[in-house]
Amino acid sequence: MTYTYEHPHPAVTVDVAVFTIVAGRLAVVLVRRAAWPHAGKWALPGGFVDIDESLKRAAWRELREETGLKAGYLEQLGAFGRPDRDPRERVITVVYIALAAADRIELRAGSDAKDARLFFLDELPELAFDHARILQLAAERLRDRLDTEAIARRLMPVCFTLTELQQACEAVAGAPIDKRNFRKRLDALEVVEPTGEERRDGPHRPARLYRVKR
Amino acid sequence: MTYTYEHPHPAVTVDVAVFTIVAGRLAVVLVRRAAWPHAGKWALPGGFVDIDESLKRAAWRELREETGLKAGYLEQLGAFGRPDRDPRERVITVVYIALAAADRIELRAGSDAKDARLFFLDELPELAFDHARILQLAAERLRDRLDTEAIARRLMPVCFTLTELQQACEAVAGAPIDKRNFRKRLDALEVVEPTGEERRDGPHRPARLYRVKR
DNA sequence: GCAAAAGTGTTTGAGGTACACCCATGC
DNA sequence: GCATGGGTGTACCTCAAACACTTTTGC
Repeated sequence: MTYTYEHPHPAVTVDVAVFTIVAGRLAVVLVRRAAWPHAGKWALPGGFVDIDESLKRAAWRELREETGLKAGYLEQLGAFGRPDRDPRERVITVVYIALAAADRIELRAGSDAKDARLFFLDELPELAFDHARILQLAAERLRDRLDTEAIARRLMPVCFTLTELQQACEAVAGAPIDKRNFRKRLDALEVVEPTGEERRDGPHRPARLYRVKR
Repeated sequence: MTYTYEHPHPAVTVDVAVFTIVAGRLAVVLVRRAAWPHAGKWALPGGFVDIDESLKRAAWRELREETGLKAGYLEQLGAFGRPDRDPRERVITVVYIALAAADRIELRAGSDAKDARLFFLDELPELAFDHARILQLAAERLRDRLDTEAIARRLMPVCFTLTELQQACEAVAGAPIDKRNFRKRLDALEVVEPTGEERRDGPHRPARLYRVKR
């Protein structure tokens, strides 16, 4: 089956940058490419948009296929379409940013047996296509737009300590935050509440566990 | 000449929302459609992306064709691609926002003799496709991102009064601003300077003219 | 007892907000 | 002289930033 047009048409893909927090650091899901071009390099999960499928729906499909996520936060970063970004044909990609708690991500090897894993954002491998540039812009977007509440709601697991939340905020902002100021502001925000539980994980005072308020 | 692919490909267009300030109000350039679909309705200027042309270059081309603008501010708003947004075929559009002083915009009738004119953003006519939704998102983007300096640099003519600049800021923000607070903040910003000239235009004290600092 | 992370308040400065009157002109 | 928009200063309040010590545990 072939499809014919009077004018040349580009191919359109969606790519998804799935961010999460691992060990207090920002991490992103990448898949290893098996085929040309850029075989062996790592890339954002993505694929072609079906002809009768919305862009967002295509992004959800890719997200689910690679990470098992069926709900959560997904927003468009933008369209990238330099004519030379893919040697096969003209490909315009629409990039989405997804946010999820690390414990909800179930990485799946794709149908073509490619690897999928999390990388720290500051320890990225060599990336295929223009994905390094795209991830740089995505990280800037997170820094500009994600506030403490969004981080607590979208990137943290159900239960977390205030230190973990602070580390997540520091990872997103890329700068250290004063502990007392952070907790004072968090208190005023009224977005988290203590669960009553504690976590003991070392030779020091146990940390109270918190959850996001409904 | 025809072009054939193994999988169906969508068409890709760029549309440009050109904003300016007219009489202290936000205005946008629209063109009247001559042909089906939505013949007679008004739409954002735009057109198909050439197969070897970047998205931004296509946006510049459309901008120049409709308004004569060759320089200025142009940023991507995002991609819009619901499958049913165009009845002809699957069309994904990448929308750009342009900002310009009203006195630099030279509206041109397109090659197919369509009308082009400025509309106040709060007095829009019926719009083609999903352009009403797109303009709503574009206006939100302006409200969120444009600060006083950006308005002075990108939307105002070379010479302007402080009242005109304040009206522009109020138009973008959609809310009234206190005159003394506005001028105090503007003074601290150090982005405008008096030209030394004045403008007399009515039965009242003349207004000092300002320009943006280099 | 000591190493390690958890938890806890006050002070200061900057910036934003509210608010009312005189000035220069055209008619 | 009066109607019209141009131009000016102060008081208050909120929020962000700087800053150090005590608490509780495991070993």
